[in-house]
Amino acid sequence: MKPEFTLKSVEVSLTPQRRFEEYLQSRGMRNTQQRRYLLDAIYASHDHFDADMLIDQLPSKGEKGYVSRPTIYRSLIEFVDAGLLRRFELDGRAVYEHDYGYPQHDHLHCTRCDTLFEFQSEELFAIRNQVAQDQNFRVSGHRLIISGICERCNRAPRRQRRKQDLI
Amino acid sequence: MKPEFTLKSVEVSLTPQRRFEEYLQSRGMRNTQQRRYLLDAIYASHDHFDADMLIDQLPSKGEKGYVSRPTIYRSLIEFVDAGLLRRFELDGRAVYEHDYGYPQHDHLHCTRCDTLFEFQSEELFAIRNQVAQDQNFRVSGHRLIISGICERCNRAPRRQRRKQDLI
DNA sequence: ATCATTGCAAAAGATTTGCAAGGTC
DNA sequence: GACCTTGCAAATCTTTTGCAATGAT
Repeated sequence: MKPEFTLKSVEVSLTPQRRFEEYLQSRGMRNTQQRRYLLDAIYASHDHFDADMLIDQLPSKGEKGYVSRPTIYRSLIEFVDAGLLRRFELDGRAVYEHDYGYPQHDHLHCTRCDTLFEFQSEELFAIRNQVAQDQNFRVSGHRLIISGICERCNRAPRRQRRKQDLI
Repeated sequence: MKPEFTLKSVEVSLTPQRRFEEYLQSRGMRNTQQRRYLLDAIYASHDHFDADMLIDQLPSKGEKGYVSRPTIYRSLIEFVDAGLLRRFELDGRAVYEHDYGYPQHDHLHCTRCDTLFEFQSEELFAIRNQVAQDQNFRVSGHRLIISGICERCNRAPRRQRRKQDLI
């Protein structure tokens, strides 16, 4: 799924899979089938997703490629730690998106169709840094979510959530 | 508890309690003891709080002023709906703050002592509105949280979380 | 062979709900 | 008295954990 509009790209030297292998090696962790299945599923598209969407995307119990729920939760934590995914909270659940090789950005959240739209703003970073400096605060990151109704839902007031989000 | 630094104030014509009474009347809802106990507790300070902090602040079961957990959760939803409280998510739990008579603002979150610091920025609103306009997005609100380490924790690297947040 | 990892089952934490009893208008 | 609310208990939902079996190095 393509992003909703163009973002500046970022230089990347390794594939996410390769980078994760290095992360594993550096920590004495193991490159298991489950971790590979999960990375493949995650990088099969560019959508935002939560644990349940990832589970639905994977084969069912008994089939090849199945990964149990606890392992999925454990792996998501590892992927975030490895810098492959960013995590944030939306309506009380954890949502993930690609991080490695993907630029920092913020979101517009349509509360009607539940779609997340991305945007980048230099000015936002400038404000963030200025505010932090004023309070002698050492910034590690930020999260901005603008809520409202997207253009599509504005045009079609009674439309259901978008097909792509029902996966 | 005073805010961490000065915010522009907002004109208010009614006390929160009065405003909530009007809200109740307009909906055929009832002004119960529990709702009054909760509002009194909430307006006894100006801190950010979650459901558990509110429960801890109230009398225990059997004592006068006790309110059960389900009622607290139900009431918090009503207070948000009535415009008395704003709600947001932090580390997976719901956090509330005063809304009525209190200006819109955003937060710096110290991940060491877990304190929330408030700030206001006109420029942030301008950016928000511009981004939304560019995407034909109808804004209903936004939430920005800047994460990092606050000045106090920076000066005292090993300090525990602030006393005021242990309540 | 060692020791990290998995899947299962169960636990945990936060929040929500059905419902009978009680309180407010 | 009508009917909104409450408190209890139990359910839900998401995520986490203990542990024995399995798998990677």
